[in-house]
Amino acid sequence: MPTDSPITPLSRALAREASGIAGTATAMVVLEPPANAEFGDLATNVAMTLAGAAKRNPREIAEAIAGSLASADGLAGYIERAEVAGPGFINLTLSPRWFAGAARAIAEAGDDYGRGQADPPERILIEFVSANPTGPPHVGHARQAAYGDGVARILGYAGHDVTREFYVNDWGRQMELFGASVAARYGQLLGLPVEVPAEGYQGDYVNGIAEAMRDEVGDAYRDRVDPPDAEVLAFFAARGQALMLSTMTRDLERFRVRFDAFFSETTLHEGGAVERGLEALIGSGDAYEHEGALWFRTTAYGDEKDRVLRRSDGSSTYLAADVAYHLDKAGRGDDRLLDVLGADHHGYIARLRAVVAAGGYDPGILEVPIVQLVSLTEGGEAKRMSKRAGTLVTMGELMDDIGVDAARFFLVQRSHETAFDLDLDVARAEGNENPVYYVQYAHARIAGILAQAPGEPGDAGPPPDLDPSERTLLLTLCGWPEAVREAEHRRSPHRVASYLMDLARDFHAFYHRCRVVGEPPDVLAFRLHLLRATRSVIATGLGLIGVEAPDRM
RNA sequence: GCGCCAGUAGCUCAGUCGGAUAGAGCGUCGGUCUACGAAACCGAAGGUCACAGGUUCGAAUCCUGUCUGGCGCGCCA
Repeated sequence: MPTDSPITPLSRALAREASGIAGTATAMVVLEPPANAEFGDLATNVAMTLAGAAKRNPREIAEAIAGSLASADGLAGYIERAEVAGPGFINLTLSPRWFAGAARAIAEAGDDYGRGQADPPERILIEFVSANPTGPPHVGHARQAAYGDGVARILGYAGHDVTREFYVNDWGRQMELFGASVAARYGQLLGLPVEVPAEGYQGDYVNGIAEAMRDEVGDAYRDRVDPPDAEVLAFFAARGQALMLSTMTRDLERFRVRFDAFFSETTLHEGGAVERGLEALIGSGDAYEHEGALWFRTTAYGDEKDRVLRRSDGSSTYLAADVAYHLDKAGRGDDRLLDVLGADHHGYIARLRAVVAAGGYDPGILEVPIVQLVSLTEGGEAKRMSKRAGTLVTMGELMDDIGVDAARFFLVQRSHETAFDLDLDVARAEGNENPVYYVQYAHARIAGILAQAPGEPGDAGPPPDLDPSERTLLLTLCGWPEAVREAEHRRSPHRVASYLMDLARDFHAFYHRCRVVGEPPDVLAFRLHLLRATRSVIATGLGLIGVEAPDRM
């Protein structure tokens, strides 16, 4: 099954031919559409890259190569014109015969076009979102979810074996505070004069949790929440976080994100893994006592300063659990560990690397993509978000507001390395100003045409000539495998979104210039293949970023 | 002060393993529906790619320095 770009065979043939002529081997040949379509369909800088080694004038080499291409092995019949331009570029115009074959190949490959390019395929564990189950996921989590899941889908499509994991921070002081907050709200529901602790969770959603718990246990704890004893706090914390976690997973599933595993921090503490991790660090000399505390010598692995693992009061830090967690993960045998973190955690990277290295694993297996912050604008003004003021926009509210398709597309449209403002007015619009619909509309339009077109393209020969918009559209389709490869290598789903915008634009332009139904058999056959190929790539691409590809809108 | 990310059109951002005249969406202005979906298309206006040096046939892209913004720098998580 041909899953690579139809340009690749041309590129190989060109490299062979050029190397022969220049008398020196070439490693890389760039063969791609030129910036200006007037130059032709494809352009190559091969003569310029060979000029140095061959010690010859680039233009002279280019002329020689250009002159031989029409009869070259693997190129004959495909090259209509080859011209030398500028400092030594060779501009190629391809024949309708090549275009017809390429369109057909892509259409027939369908969903497999661009798939399975991983080299080599790896077993990859990707951890993302990983929030405290003490509040509903917000817009920042949504961005991390859209990013992490997009990366996971792309890696899987490329041929990697991917596992999605969510680390649940269900242990420690914040859980105690959460339990106390829920207990207080529960007491209030029963009419008791209990106050939520000052440092506790004040958000309205805590009431929802408390109501659910009252429905479960009635007034059984009426006499024990003011003040609450340790057992009561533990109960409210445990039940509260379970309810909160189910809310999160429900939101995430609605967002089309499913995890293969949820890993509880508490199990690390209760199962002794945290203690064993610290012992291991002490044993290997990576941890030491100082001023009553236990320190991790992360500076030995490039960190700015050493970090505390166990406080002088005997309690362990968050890092201690993360040591255990990452030793666990590294020990599972994956080729690669991806930790997707928010920008406010980037200072953690060196520590995590230190854990992996101290555990005796190659620290290179750990990758930590950082997702920058997202803010919202509405009516031209920044929407101030604050947890305290309760103005924080939740993931659920975002989905209610702009829909899942728009949310996923917008949140993944920009590089994860860039902080950006999501304009709610644009994202909310159901009309032509919304980029999501721009791509989806192209898909629906094609579905509409194909529904009216004859079932099979038939076996007609290539069309006599091509419209510029047909050339552009097909050449853009040829770029899909490369777009996937870039997205995979750079862990950048936004490249898929950008590509789809380009493809949709080229399709819409084609649509306005070329008819399909009712054309002569050769033209009809080519255009049907072009439509099928375009629809397939759009559907596949949208799928990789978790957006639906509707046949009607 | 140190570290990470960024600075590209009025706004939000692509493009950054060096390539020809730097792009898209939104916004503005002007055109296009009696043939497959106008949620679309075509055209126009809009740029010292933060600044200054350097590397070379060629720099938004690579190097050095400066300025500006976000985030971080805890025996918090």
